[in-house]
Parts: sequence; C-alpha cells; structure tokens
Amino acid sequence: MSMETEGERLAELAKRRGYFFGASGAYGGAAGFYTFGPQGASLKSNVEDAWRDRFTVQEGNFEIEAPTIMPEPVFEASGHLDGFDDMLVECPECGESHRADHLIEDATAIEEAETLPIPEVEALIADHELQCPTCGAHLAGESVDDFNLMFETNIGPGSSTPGYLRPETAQGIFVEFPRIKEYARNSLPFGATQIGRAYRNEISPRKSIVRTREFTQAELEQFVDPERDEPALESVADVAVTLYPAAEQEADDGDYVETTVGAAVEEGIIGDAWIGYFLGIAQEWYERIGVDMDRFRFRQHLAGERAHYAADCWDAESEVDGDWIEIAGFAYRGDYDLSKHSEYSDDEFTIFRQFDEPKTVETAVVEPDMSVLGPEFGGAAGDVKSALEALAERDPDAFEGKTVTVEVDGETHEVDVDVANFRVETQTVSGEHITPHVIEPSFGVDRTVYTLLAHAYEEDDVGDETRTYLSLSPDVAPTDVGVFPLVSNVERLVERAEGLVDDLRESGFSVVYDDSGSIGRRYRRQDEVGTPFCVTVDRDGLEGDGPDTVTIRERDTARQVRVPVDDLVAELRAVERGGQPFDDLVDRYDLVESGTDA
RNA sequence: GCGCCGGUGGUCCAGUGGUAGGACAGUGGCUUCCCAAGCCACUAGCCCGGGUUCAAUUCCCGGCCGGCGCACCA
Repeated sequence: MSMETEGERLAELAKRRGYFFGASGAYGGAAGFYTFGPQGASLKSNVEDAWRDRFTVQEGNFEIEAPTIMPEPVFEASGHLDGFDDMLVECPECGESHRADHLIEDATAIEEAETLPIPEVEALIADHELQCPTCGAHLAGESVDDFNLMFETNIGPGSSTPGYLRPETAQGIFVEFPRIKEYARNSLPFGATQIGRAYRNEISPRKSIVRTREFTQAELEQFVDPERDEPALESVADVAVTLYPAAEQEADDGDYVETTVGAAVEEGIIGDAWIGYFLGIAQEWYERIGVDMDRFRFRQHLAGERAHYAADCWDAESEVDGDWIEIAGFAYRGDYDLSKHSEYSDDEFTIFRQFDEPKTVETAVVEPDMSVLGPEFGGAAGDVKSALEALAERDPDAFEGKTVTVEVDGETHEVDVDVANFRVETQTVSGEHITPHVIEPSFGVDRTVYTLLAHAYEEDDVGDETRTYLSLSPDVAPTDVGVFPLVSNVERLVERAEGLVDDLRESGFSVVYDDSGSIGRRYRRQDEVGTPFCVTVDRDGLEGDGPDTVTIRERDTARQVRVPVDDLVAELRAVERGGQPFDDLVDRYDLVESGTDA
C-alpha cells in the first residue's frame, strides 16, 4: 500500500477519470469550486435520485425547488445576516480571533457596534486600548476584517434591492411554508424536501470537495405538531446504529454506543423520537448506497456546539484518512424558523389545529361607537379605539365602572363604558393556530459522493501489478454495464456487441461500449470507474450448439458467467436493480475460467 | 486571513540560467478468443504577472491554485 493518503489517491483518480476537478482551471482556477466530470455528475445525480426516492417518495413528502437567490429580508429573519457579518480581529500574540464589535460593545456604551464602518471600529479599539480577552495583549493597530460568509448580489439594476445566495437550502422551504401547507391541505405532519445548491464564501475552503464555496444539499423539513404527531418509530426500531453521544465524547474513557434506534430512543440517548426515526432511515440509506458502515457513526452535538435553537442535534459522520467528515445533520429546530418568518414577514406561518372538543370561552370585546369617539377625540380616535381593545383583553375589570380610562401618547382619555360598548361574549372555539415544530435532516450531497468514492476505492494485487477498482453500489455507479467484443477484428463479435448496446440502452441501462486494446485493459478501465458489470461477446458464445451466449463479469471478483443472450437483460436487471447477488448467477450458469486470477 | 511546503504533457514524476525527459494514460495501425501483453507511428507540458539577465521553466518579488497546521465552519 502506498504512502499517499486516500484523499490523494482519490483526487488523482477523480481528475483522470472525470469524477471531479477544480473548476475554471484554464483561468487559474477559483478556490472552493469544483466541476463534476461525466462520471462524477452521473454518480452525484444517482445519489440525489436515491435520496429523493427514500426521503421524498417513500416518505410521501413534497419536493420543491426554490430560488438560490433570495432578498435580504429573508436572511434578516433567518438570522443569517447578523450571523454572517462578523467583524473579526486577530490577536497578534495568541492568534485568537475575536468579534471586534463585541469587544467594543463590552468596553463602551455603544450598542450596535456591528453597524459601524471598519475604520471606525479600528479607531475605537485603539482609543479604548482594548485587549485580547484570551491573553491580554493589546489589539490597537490590528486590522479588523469583515467576514461575510454569504455571497451578496443586487437584484435588478442598482443596489436598492440587495439579495444573497442562500447559505442553506432550508430557508427556501421555510419561506414558502404558507404555500406548501396549503398544498398539504393544512394538515400536519408533512415533510418538504429540496435538493439544491447552497453557497458560503468560506474563508478557507479545504479538503477537496469536502468544504467548498458552492455545494449541494438535500434537505428535509419535517413539520410536526409537537403534541400530537409521532414518527413511525417501530419501522426502524431494530436498526442497529453506532452512536457517539455527547456524554461519551466528554468522558475520559468515552466510547461508542452500539445499540438500536428503538433502544436509544427508549433510553433517552436520542432525545427525540423524530430524530431517532430519521437516524434509522438514514442509516439504512447510507448502507444501501455504499457507505462503509465500519467507517460511519452518528455523533451527537455537544451542548456548546448546537445552534441556539436546536434542542437535540446529531451528525452523520464518515471516516476518510482518519478524519471524521460531517455528511449529514439531524436537528430538532423547534418552531424557531417558522416563528422568525412569522415575525418578520406579512404571512402567517401557522397551522390551524382543531380541538378534540370545541371549547367555549368567554371573551371580553369592545365595539366602540366611533360616531361618538370621532368627534370627541378627532385624530386620536383610532388610537383610543385600539387602546380600548387592548385594555379589554388585558383587564376586563377596568370596564366595571361607568367610565373607563385609557392612555394614548401620554394623554389620559376618559370614555363612557356605554360608548365603548363593552361586553363579554361567549364564543365557541374549535381550534387554535399553532406553529409547527421542525425536524431537519440535512444531507451534504458532495460529501456523500466523496465518502462513497473513498470507501469504494480498492486495490488488488494481481501478479506484479495492482488492480484499482471502485466498489460502487450498482444503485449509484455512473455506468451500469460495459459491453465489449472480445476482439475487435472479428466483425460478427463487434456487430453483436453493438446490438447489445442498443438493446441494453433501450432497457434503461447506462452503457459504455469499448473495443480498443486488449480485453484486460478494457476491464480495468471499467473497474477504475466502478462499473459493476461487463458483458463480453466471444466466438464461443456464437458458435455453440445451443442458444447464443455472452459472458457477464462481476467487477469486484472478476468472476464471469456465461448466460444466454436472450436472458441478458433480465439477469442484468436483477443484479443491477433488484439487489440479487452475483452468486445467484454463479449458481445457475457456467463459470468462465479466466487466464489469471483477480 | 496567517505560517510552512509545493505547482513541468491527460495523470504521476525527473531535470535545466541557453525553452525539456521518463513512466503511465490516450489516438491511429498491426497483432490478439478473457483480465493494464507486444510492435510501429502519433498527440501532448514548464501556473500567471513583474524584476534581475544578452537570455528565466530555472534566480528574486507578487498573485493564483493545491496540501498541511492555526483560525473560521453561523
């Protein structure tokens, strides 16, 4: 085994074989941007399809596609605008970065230091002789850098309508909640999904496609009634998972907890049943698409690591080169997002929930006689009315007497109770508006692709040389099958092979035809890009007594079986899509001896 | 953003103050009935800008890109 890392081997193969490579290379490149080549684009698309099938279709959820650019108020509401506009100053002594605006707010009477221009912030640091909170070194003279992790743009001409490239796909779902809930016929629970690009102007993109400035997320926002809705936990209760709970991470001898989803929820290791449910189906999904489950875990966020709104949060992590990569996050976000958008926008982000039994409530109401209030209070009449309504709700007893007193703009006004038209009404209330809670499984598609490639990378020693192959799952492999004539100088073999290519493509397979060089070379090419099966047309198959046959070769073991041409599509379909093991073909058909072992 | 290291055909590397060589890959041809075989021919490269110099891929400075460490990852 060579000294280079998995990541380095992978990067080399990815460039050479068209999986992914740094983008815009002809112009020197741009850090943090990658192009997926023909193989990579196909693999990624297959991963997205597999995700869509599991998390949208199988769950009965709704997929949407929102814009990648949204106007500024969206991000004011979501909190991203504040969270991204950090002014950082780095300590010259200890290297620690600190929020410059916070330092100033702590040391002065200034409250919104964040809004100050940078030169002024630098001046304030010098004037007040601010020191590094970590080591006490003086920060005067250090430059203050503005870190805005969102890409900003202008919507339309001019700069009057600022917009931002979304830093996560989630906001697209939250913002459109009022529409989506109509589509869901105003009933909880329901889930909305989105697969799309998100953008973060990372300070320092790293590690190949693991941390980029433009990436693809697959997110599910599960909207639930926190008091009534429960997940179908029993369907995943027996799923075995490797958990790394916060308590174990903090313990000196902390270890993984090997358990089942059901037990973990039961024992409170997983704090919420919905989170448990999604960990369960995610576990099964990752396994199906080819993540090595010996290099996979669910890690709970530490208390300090969680976003302030998240009650419980787990990450799915995969191991590559000894590092754990976050490939998905599962957060219980409560009503945080919808409440914020309710507050900031003109729409209601609530669902009407009917009571089991209609309730009878007594409500204090006022219906002021405006024909009296108008002449009496003039321009203030409207405010007086509002004040009366507010008072009735707050303190019905205030209307006990003959007159009632309200205060408007510091002036006291007295109104006859009769004019206010106060009364207590008995109303039947059949339900209430609630803000749904949100459970958010959020998947990083690029990181998943990276994990699949890293975990699929295999090397076999064959004689003196090394056979490299990607043991990709047939579910996601870019090419389903390679088709070759055993030799290219026999016309019959070429024609039959080309005919099979057409047949297989018509049957929905992604097929590569290759007749160049030796057969071994062609097998190796397909091995290296992870094509699970190769079909070879040879003379023996056309000259036998019985029906014509071809061979099917399995990538990982290089075993071959000879199957009748007429059964080829059906057999390939079974091993490609149906999850039927190749062993089954080996049992039923003749094994073909090959010249060398593999 | 800071520090260290690096950047030569598609990929991986060697090398040089007088513009470059290998391996693998690729293309065409010959050969070839099962695992990167062989033969012939071919394609294809010094990251960008500035400086020093008669001359820079080579030396110097800056940038860009990449790797690692620190910070950042809401």
